[in-house]
Amino acid sequence: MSLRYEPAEIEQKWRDRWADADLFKTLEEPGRPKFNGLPFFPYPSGAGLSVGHLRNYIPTDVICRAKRMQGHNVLHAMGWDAFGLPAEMEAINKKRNPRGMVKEYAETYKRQLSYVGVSYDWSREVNSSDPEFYKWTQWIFLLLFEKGLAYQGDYPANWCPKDKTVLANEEVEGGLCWRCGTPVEKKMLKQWFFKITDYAQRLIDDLEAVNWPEGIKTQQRNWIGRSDGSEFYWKIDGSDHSIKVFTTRIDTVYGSTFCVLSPEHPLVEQITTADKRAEVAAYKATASALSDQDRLATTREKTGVFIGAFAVHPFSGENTPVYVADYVLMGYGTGAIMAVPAHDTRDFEFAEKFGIQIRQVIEPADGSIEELPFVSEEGRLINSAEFSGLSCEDAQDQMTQWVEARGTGKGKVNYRLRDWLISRQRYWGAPIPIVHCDKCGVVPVPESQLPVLLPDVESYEPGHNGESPLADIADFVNTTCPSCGGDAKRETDTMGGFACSSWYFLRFCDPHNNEEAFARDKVGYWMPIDCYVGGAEHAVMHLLYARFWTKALHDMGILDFVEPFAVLKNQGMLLAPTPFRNPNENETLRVGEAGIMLSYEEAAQMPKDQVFWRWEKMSKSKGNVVTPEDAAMRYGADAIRIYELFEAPFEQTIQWTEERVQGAVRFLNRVFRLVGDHIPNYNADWRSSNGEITDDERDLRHKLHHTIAKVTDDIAEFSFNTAVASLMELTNEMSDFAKKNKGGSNALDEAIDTLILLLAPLAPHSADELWSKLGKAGFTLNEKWPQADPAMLVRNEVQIVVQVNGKLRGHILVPADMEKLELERAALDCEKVHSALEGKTIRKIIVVPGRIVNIVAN
RNA sequence: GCCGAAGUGGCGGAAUGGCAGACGCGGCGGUCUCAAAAACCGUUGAGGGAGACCUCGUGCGGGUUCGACUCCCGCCUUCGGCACCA
Repeated sequence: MSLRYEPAEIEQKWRDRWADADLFKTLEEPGRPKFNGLPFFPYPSGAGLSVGHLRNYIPTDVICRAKRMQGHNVLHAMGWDAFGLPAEMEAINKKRNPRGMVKEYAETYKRQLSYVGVSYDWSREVNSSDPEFYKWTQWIFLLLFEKGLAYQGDYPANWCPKDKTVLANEEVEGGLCWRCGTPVEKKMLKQWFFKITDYAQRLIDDLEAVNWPEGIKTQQRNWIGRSDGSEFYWKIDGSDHSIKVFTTRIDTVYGSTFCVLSPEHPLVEQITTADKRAEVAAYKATASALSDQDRLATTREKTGVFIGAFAVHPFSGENTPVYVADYVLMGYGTGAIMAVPAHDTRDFEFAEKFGIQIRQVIEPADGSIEELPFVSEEGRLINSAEFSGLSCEDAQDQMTQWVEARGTGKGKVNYRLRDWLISRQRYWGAPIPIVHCDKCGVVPVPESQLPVLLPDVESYEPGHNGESPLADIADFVNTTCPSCGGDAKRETDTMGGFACSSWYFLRFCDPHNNEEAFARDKVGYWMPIDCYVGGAEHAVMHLLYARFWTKALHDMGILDFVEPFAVLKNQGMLLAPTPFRNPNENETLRVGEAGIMLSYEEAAQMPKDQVFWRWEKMSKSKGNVVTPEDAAMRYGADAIRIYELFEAPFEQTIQWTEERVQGAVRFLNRVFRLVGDHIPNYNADWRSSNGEITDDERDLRHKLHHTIAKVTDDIAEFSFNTAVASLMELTNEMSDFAKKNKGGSNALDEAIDTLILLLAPLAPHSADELWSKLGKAGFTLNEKWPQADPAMLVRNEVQIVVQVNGKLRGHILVPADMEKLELERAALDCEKVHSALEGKTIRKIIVVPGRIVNIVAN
């Protein structure tokens, strides 16, 4: 029977059968280990999915399918990160209601995902904008509020004037709004925060316990930004005020020749001398007019003003001038620094410009004269009174003790992490469940009144003066105080989208619970997640927030674990060829742009030499998107799966190359042909063989069991490209065997069954089709995963490599258990070894049994 | 500047310190065909040789080792992230 891979005829058929059989329903059978595999839940955008997104969903599906066959209860669920700014902006642009829009987009995503046969248990689908879901987001908010982990405070918040909302620090990239790229302004606003800073140290420490890519861990550590240093006071000469400074380099204190206050520092007003007031006020005005983007530009020349005051050096007693300068930030440390121009680049630049003394107090260990500033901690102190001669490290300890003993300072750990700003002045989010009452103040909405429903409105565009559009809806705003029953007003800010994604993975464990957010035993069973898969762009935001919520819920006794994601994997991107042309003289390019993007149609019509191609991420705006349905139609779902798995290691960026997709089609065709051609000779009862086997059969079995072991390991380690490669090798070897051994063979029967099962997680439609062609009922997903037989892995004859002076000179085929001495003798018998040793004396022979003999001679 | 990842044929990539280039794409030659496509068979790192074979070869320079793509030291390049955080 001649078979071919005919995706159009088999794939939809099998997807229908899987659905009819409810095949992907989550099993919770006792006695089985559990496996919770989850891709980051997506925001369903109107652009739909591209084959690029599948680089996440296909591998997660492969591992979940394999675990299921390996006897696990598998949780593999999907839902929609539907709340948040992206959805709302899209709704505004399209003049649609976000509720209906998001529902429709989610349906599209679901359909697109189904085209590649992904095995989700859709009965667990969740949507974060559904009241059933956000009721519990609000419930968690209230828990955090009760524990003092959610609070309202005045803060110079990051304000995006285009999106008309505040942003969390994590959402500001280089002073620009992460969504629209508008420079962010500082605006004094009353905002809601989560006290993530309470967890800074634990968020660092617990990274040790998770299996995540090292780069992501480092990014989190850097974001939290622990620095160990000292905090101590400098008294203002002739005043009762003192400046508190933080430094990590107290060892350089004798080199401090001035102090700097941030323009926002409250002491500036109080200690500026009368003659300097006008100048300082002018400087402060200029500084506050700068956007963050400008202020943080490292290339900018240092600016600042002497404020007329002097601070007394706590060690030497000298008077040092105090400046105000915008390179010191109010938001970090104490907003004031001791400046050490000799050993800090920024202080050095400032001192050079303002003609301030530069005093070297650290000398490199080897005493060589370095150019200043010398910022390394590898050195010894000089010009530092009794501390001279100490290493930097020792000096840091002793000097900190020195200030501690005098009660003017202490050792101090600072973190760069700030509290997580959660309130948004936008419509499309979970309302913050708080009521403001003139009498009772800030009152939480009682759990019985949850959810605080987001009202359906005609107009939901952002309000004015930094207020949410909800503030205009009287019916929503006016309420009664849950505490005293009097008139009160609802909080009108909503929560940013990251609130939803900080706990949705818990809801998947118990998605339709009407009584509580989740049953403890269900979360206890399924969590933590055994494999969390998504893009590295969430390295900081989502992953940090979700870890924080998990720890907070743990501390409240609601969860039994402190880390939600035991294993994290980042998939590589998929790039598509994208046409550009060079601009004419009267067209300008944005920074970083190499040309003007073209559509494929435009590119086809232009002369070839005017078009150049670059690899770009697939996106609707670039017009280079290949959708899952297009690709599945043209090549087949299994071919797409095999292609994306095989093209490169999972975490690596790949380039969409259609010839190589064709390669995947060819591979599947070879498998179909192999199986089809064998059907007339196939014996399903191959296990009851009589035990007599030929050498060829022994070789085939060896290869087969070796492949079982390899594919099993590779899938577990996300090394899908080598898993596919070894299945290709096996297929090739089986084809050769079939050609040589016409007629039936138990070894080939066994190999055929096993090949199909090993292929099943990777190419499930094809596997089920072939399985049924062999006359078998049911689905491969319900079959047992093949086991490598250790007896089949050992060989009684092995090939040994023979080297002379490390160079390959020959091979010998010997019994696997041959002794070292015999191996040496066998190696020396090789003809090529003879000629290579001509005129040389043997000095040494290295024998690694089972591998190599290396003869050292000269 | 700091942190992270990575540099291997024409291309994507493979290799517990032990035969570099598995597997695939592309190329070349062939079979089939009126022809083409598809499929199949062979071949394909570079240089040399009629040939069996020989020499070189994993970004660069050193080192450790019987043996290095792999480990160590010093550079270079690319990509990703952070960046006036004291």
